[in-house]
Amino acid sequence: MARTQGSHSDITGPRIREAALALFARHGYAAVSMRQIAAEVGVQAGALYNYTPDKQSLLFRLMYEHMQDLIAAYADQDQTEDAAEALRQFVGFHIRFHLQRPDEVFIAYMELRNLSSDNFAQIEALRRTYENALEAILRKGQAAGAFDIADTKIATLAVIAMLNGVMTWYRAGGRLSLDEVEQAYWDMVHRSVTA
Amino acid sequence: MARTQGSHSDITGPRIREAALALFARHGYAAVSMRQIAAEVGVQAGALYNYTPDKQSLLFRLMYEHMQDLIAAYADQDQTEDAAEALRQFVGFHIRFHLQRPDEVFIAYMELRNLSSDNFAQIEALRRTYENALEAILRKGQAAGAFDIADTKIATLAVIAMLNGVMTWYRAGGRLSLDEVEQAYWDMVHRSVTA
DNA sequence: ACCGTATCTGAACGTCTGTTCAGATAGAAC
DNA sequence: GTTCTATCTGAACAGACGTTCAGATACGGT
Repeated sequence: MARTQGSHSDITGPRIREAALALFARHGYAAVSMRQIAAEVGVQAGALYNYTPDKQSLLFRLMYEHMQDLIAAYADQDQTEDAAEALRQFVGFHIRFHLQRPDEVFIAYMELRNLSSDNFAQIEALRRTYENALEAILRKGQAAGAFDIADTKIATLAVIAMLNGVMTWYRAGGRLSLDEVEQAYWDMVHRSVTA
Repeated sequence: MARTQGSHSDITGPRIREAALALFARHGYAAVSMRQIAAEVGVQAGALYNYTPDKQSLLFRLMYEHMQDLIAAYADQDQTEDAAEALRQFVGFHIRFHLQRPDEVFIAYMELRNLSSDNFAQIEALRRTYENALEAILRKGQAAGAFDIADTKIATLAVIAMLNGVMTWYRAGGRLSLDEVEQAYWDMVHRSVTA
């Protein structure tokens, strides 16, 4: 008989995380109940509270860890001096990183309004940190004469918005390979910031 | 004494629509209760059911009417033969139309997953209709040699994603005027599709 | 002045919500 | 083989949910 009680902390913890992630992404935070998450894990609802103080923290941790992973992964890359090359690297990194974590990405910007205001402020700060990395590239390229940008703040947001669009339609095994998609976006991004 | 019963159909109907729109946009469909909507209107929850068969229909009608308005408004414009000019017109139209209706726009793409599958299919069809208008412009310009686009399907989605980014940060009375924003986006969009 | 009807109230329905907790259980430690 | 403790169950909590409906009310038409 399968064990239903006893010591499972190292198994149940991650499974709760995964179940919450998948369910929040598919149905939205507000539409998912603690009992649904528990059922997905194969446990009663009360057991979840050994792993999270409440539902809100469950959401916050998913978003917080995602943003930290994103920033850490980007920082881990080799940094180039050449602005155009750095931009190309950013485009490739952004597309590949985000396509590997569709659920986290979806939650990280659909569920912002379900965060308490303290939690919201923390996530927003991390997002700005990441966006600043891109803006630094654009500014540097602009100063060096490699780019021709009217407003680096707008350009930053426009480029990120454009790249985020990939998530809404790209599916592995579709008409285009990841390399082709990356190349197409790089072309458009590069052109949009050069004269 | 204010009337609390009697004939108000022409007043209450629109007010329910407005209240639902504002609340869904701010807190999300699943997080808003019929009682909250009713309270905003100044009425009991049961009274809402004189105007909508259920909560789901309330959401669907908001989205459906928004998409129809969008398509009709775009069709109402003068159509140009010149592809570059048509693209410029599209960019300006898209930015201005969407910035005038932030709540509708927000709902129309945040709440897709809360639609029943029939309702979802209808909204998606309307969205594709609108996107096809842009793709037609890109294809025409590509054929005429005005544009240099690797994949018009990707370019369509990339341009719309970029433009939709405006909604997340633009606020009237901010650092930039609407004209400046429109100009900046037009520059970037135009460059991204020309060699 | 009265009636008919559109509109709204207020209560009720069954079900679901997040969260708590005493008690049961199974693996780890000795 | 016994004890200890981390983990889970199962029931309970007070309140909120979408929806229904009989009865009250006030306007429009006559």
